[in-house]
Amino acid sequence: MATIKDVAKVAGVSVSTVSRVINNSASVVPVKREAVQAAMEQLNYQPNSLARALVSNRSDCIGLLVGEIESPFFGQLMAGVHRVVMAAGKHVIVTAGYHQLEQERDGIRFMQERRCDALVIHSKALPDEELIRLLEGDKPVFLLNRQIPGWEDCCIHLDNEYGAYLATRHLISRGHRNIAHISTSIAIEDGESRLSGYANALQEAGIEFDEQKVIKAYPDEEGGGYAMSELMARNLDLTAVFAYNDAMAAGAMTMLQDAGRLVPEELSVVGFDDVILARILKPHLTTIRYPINEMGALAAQRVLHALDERYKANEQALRFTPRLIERQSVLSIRRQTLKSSGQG
Amino acid sequence: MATIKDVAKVAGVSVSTVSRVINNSASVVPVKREAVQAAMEQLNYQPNSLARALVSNRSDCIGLLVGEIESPFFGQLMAGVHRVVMAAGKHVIVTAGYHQLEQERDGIRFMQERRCDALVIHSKALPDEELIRLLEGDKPVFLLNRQIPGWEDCCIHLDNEYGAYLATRHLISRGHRNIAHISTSIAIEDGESRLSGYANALQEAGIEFDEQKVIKAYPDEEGGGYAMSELMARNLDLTAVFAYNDAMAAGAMTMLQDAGRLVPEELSVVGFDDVILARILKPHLTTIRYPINEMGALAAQRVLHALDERYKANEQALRFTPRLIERQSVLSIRRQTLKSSGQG
DNA sequence: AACTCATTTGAAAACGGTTTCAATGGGTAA
DNA sequence: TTACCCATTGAAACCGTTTTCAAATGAGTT
Repeated sequence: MATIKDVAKVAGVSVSTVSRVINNSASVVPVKREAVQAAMEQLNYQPNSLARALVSNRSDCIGLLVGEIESPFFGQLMAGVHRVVMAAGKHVIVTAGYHQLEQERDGIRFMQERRCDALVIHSKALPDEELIRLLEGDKPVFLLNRQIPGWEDCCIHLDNEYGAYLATRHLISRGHRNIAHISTSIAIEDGESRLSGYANALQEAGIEFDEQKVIKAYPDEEGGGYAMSELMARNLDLTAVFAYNDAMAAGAMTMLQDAGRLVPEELSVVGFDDVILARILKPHLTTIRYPINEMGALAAQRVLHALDERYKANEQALRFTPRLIERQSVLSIRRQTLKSSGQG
Repeated sequence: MATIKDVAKVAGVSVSTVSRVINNSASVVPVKREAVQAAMEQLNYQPNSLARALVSNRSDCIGLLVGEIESPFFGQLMAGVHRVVMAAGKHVIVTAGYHQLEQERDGIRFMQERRCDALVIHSKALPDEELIRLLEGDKPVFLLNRQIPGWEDCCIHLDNEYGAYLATRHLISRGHRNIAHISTSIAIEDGESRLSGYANALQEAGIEFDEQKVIKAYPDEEGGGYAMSELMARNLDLTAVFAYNDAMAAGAMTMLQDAGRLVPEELSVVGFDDVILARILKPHLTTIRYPINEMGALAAQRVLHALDERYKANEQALRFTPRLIERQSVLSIRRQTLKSSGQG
């Protein structure tokens, strides 16, 4: 592979001159500039970015740690970051932590060793202290979906509590009073926030919170199905369910349908996240939109700005507000007739 | 950020010794080894992989070019490659070409500039010659879903024709004789292959190929819906449809259902790819499994082996055979009650 | 002709590692 | 005792760039 020296030799100039042509960093007399360009062309020269980064201390790379590579949710996150970073002429290096402490740590170490100029991190496993150590470092870092006390300026997150409140309030406004919540069994802040939002909405409407109506399961389709069957077995006369996420809602819906129950005629369902699944399910799932794509894009803009003032700052707030997406999985019911007809 | 010199100074040894400890490349007397380790710990030393790669000419990075970051299909591909490469203690650098010539070229250039040790490439836009130039280079390269004459040893692909044949034959074996094919409007090898497979199966069963029953559209849900409505307008007495991919099948199914038609009672549908969508759709979609995850994993194993004989070769064939996944979207019909000799 | 000053250029010093090579010193065999 | 070998070590060269610095050139002024 050709090096800058080869180019210099062929063009009959010094390496300094070649470097100047490459980076357009100082004036070079036209005849030499052209000779250099011709030589680069001829040798199919590609600058070694490692050497360049080594000396200039800039790699033009933004590191991104996600939970998983293959999930639609993180797919959107990656795409959001990617889009912004590419537009700035820089590149993204992605690592995945698979929700494991050790792997998340590994991913971050990898990005640091590669000397990424800045980091965007979605971590649920790493403890606050470790992230703070990162934030205190000399490179820009933004955290997604974490709230670290004292470091709010670097944390981009969604108001989960409000989202759950919205979902539950929507069900209440449609006449439902007997609403279950399928929560996550993973000890994660989101889970608690969404549970609170659910509880708040109930309280606001004067509906008693009933522990029986909250059930935790692993936050995927299977978990949702399991939770739903468990709820059905409890004979609670439910008319609606609010699930921790779309996958659980999907599992719950499938379970209901397989048991011969109609959604939403017999039971209304609301999810959370608004991943592609929600638009495919029959009936289409009413859910809470999680703008993870935009959040990733914002994170990218913020780190780029921190890196170089020339990238315009995005003044958008770091706290995102979720939005209700109404589709087909919620039915309006009249309260009074509920028990008699059950048909809404 | 601490450098190897800082560590050497703190430990009271030379940089060579520190390097030896880091790489375990030569024996170091225990007392010094421990001093070095203590110093690294104390300074929170992280080797600069750029410098290391520069001199050793190995970056421990595998470059991966995909079509899109956020699609489930490529998500699986990335995950397959990622898994294998991580297990080998190396890392993946992902770029996306978004099916655009220029962006694909850019992505490859980026990976070359970063001096990736090897490349795994899924490209549909780059011309053969350009890929051949890559293959001729000194680094291992594997191509996914391309067949370049003379370079079959580096091409991992799926037998699309056989997959389409399987899908069509399945419909025929279930008694269908009036089968449409929704094809892709994008000029892509896959499209032609799948069309041939469809035609072959028909011919084998003595069913006449009818151009009227083939329609092309953009290969997404919307295109599938459009194609289906077009087919319905033609009044062809269809009993089954084989779609280019799951997304088009989904679009077609939705279109049918919205028009009050029952799937599979009135029309059977078969897709292609077996992405997550197929398992979510109601009815669950019968489709052809595209083992892109395994194909990515194989590509990764092959490049790792090419890089270093120590990684065991995966002797799996480079041509993958698709498989029929039976779900709920195909109904068995009795052909003509009179002629029928049984349940095909 | 002598001087200033701006432009263009190349030599050389980084950047942070790995690796080669020669030096050192202790142990062992003769 | 001497010679030899092996393990351990540090100095220095190198990887492919960028960047600093000083030199060379030449035009414009006096």
